[in-house]
Amino acid sequence: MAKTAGQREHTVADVAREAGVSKAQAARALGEYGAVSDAVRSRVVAAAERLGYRPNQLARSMNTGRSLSVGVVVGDIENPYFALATRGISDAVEEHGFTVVLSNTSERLAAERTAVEMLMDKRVDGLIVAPSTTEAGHLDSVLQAGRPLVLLDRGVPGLPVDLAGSDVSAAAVEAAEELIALGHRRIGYITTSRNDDNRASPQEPLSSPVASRVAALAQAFELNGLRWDESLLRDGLRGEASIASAVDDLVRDKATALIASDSLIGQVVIAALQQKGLRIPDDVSVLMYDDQPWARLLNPPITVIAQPTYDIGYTAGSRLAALIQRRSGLPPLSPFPGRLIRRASFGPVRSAHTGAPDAVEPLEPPMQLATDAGNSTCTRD
Amino acid sequence: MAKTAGQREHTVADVAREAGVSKAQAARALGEYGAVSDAVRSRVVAAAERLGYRPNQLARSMNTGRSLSVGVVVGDIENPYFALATRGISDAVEEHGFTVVLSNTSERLAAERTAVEMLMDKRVDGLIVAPSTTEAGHLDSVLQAGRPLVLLDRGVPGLPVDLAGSDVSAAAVEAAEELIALGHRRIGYITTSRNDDNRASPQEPLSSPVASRVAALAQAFELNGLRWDESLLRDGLRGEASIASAVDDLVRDKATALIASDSLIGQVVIAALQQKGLRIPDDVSVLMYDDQPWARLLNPPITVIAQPTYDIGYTAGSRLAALIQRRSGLPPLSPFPGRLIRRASFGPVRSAHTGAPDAVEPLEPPMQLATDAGNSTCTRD
DNA sequence: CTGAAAGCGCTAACAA
DNA sequence: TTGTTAGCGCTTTCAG
Repeated sequence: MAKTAGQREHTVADVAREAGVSKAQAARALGEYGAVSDAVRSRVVAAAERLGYRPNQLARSMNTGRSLSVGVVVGDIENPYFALATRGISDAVEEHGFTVVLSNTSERLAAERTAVEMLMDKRVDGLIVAPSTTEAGHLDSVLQAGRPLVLLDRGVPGLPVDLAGSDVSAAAVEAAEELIALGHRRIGYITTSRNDDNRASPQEPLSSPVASRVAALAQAFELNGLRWDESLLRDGLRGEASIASAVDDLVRDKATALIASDSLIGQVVIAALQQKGLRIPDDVSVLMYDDQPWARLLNPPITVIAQPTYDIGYTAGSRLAALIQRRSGLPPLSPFPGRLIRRASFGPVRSAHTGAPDAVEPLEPPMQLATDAGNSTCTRD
Repeated sequence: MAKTAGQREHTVADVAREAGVSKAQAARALGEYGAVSDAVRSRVVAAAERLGYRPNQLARSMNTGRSLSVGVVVGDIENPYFALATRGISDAVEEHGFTVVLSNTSERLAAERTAVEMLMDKRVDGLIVAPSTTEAGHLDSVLQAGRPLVLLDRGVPGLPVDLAGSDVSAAAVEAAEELIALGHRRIGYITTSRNDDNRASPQEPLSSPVASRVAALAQAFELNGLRWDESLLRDGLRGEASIASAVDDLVRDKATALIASDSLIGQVVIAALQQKGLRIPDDVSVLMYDDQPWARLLNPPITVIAQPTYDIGYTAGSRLAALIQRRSGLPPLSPFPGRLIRRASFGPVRSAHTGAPDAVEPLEPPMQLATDAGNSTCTRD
């Protein structure tokens, strides 16, 4: 009964023999290309069925030059942002018959380089990468090799490729202005990324999320005739301990509001605050990037800047598929606007009458079960 | 300056010519196999460098029969459990030089079958799958083909393969007994999976997580001379709406405690409870599987059964690598024990004097920043 | 140690 | 429509 495992796999040649046709005809029937008579096709298909034949994609890829797979290089699949984006990518590319080869870089450039190289060697048909820095050498050579590339979440100055991401600047300015109106003057920004704002020219849009978000923060201060204290930026943080101690530092340094650059950081920030017995928003106001479902479960629910993460991933995937299929005349990808979702983690600065809290826009309606899917309504004018 | 993109990639033949040696020697030097003199090796390496040569892994895989990639088939990479497990898998297999090809099934059997087939066709060297059902046909043929297979999270009755997962039964019984001691008699269990307990023989361990967890629940009742009302099981739930309405149902049906089978469900359950204005634990006690960092951020923090998810993934990856390398005499994988983390979402049943709440074990110590990494200390005896 | 030649399993020309 | 013959880029005999 138990078939001897590991028996040599059948090849087109076997099927051809079994069906009594030439290898080429069998291959054509199996691969669904070329011209094959119905009679032959059915004989071949039947023979293949009988033998349990399965085509060898490797061999197929070798002569077609198409591996039907795309590489996805992210900082960390464990990060909900990347997990969700990857799901979007996966759904999109699978619709076009591609599979996803995944690589984690832990946000390290060296790992990213290695990953890109491996994927290129594996001859993936295209690449989606969330660059961990603005270093572009390895990405440049992807382009040189003529392999389609789409950037995810973060752009790279001077690299002329599609970027699927969001533009949170309007929402960021909006949020910062509300904090300022509430009397906050010392706002801390906490992030894992390094702020390496080395765009080629000043005109070029800020591509690094850190840079653009920090810029938005600064801009909000300027709009109010104030100046943001850059010493309140904590970047390049790795590990919970360093994030927690950054929170400590900032609070000791009189920060009255904290901005977490993603939900992983947000978690730690909130935990650190709770641990220190500081209350949100009474003692410290909090803004978090990425709207994770749990943000509205907390007490108080956390005000966030949401990005349509799944859609961003899906867009990246679709665009990559289009590029691989050499479709031309594709319009540039426009960033999804980020959206400020007001909940209850903003409050006036204590013992500060710096400005009577203006009537801000109303909070998010009571509670919805559906996740805030899809189209953002950014209230920019 | 701008190199004409898309120029034909260099092959070993090119490198050989450039180095003035035979193709075979060049290949040996580049592929690091066979015997090559230092002189030749360095000439070849230099030539390769000069030409920017990159080996074609597809071609390499074709004749070695090893693709250096493993397939990972999960229900949904968006689920934090799978995201983290995948990270573990990825880290483990990369140490052995493998890359991960990822597939999402949305917990649908058809998608799972297709995914497994594609991966087999792509000649992955091994497979890790989190089976969405106990259907084993497609997995069986993986084995038949002699390709190593490791199961993740869920077992399949009658399929003799390694399973990397955890055994939560002790913790589950423990939790249920505490609920019972608090007076709870109607405990609802909410899950996405289907409860298809079709193990071959009664002796066989329960492999489906649903079945084993439900069994643990029932066992706890029996230990107390009671019987769990099976009508309080809500399985096969898809989508937030159906989960929320299951919560509605259960509460209306006098459930005083709710168990969420994973954190995705937990989120929705808690949101639904909040929406209905029901308080945890005053009105409803809550237990959640999987310890997500946010669980301890809530008010009250949620009592959970934690699994070392990363380790589970890492174990799966390591074992798969070992199997691919035909290492033998490997001990069977033992499940990681689940661990009950007491927080504050359990409370006595209101207006019920069914049993004076025993002195239960103390709550988790104040608050730790480090995630509960690694080794579980299950208090089973 | 080195080189020539023969494949891996399939697709792609080219005739017939 | 079919079959024959070459390859894809690499590894692997097998002589030398």
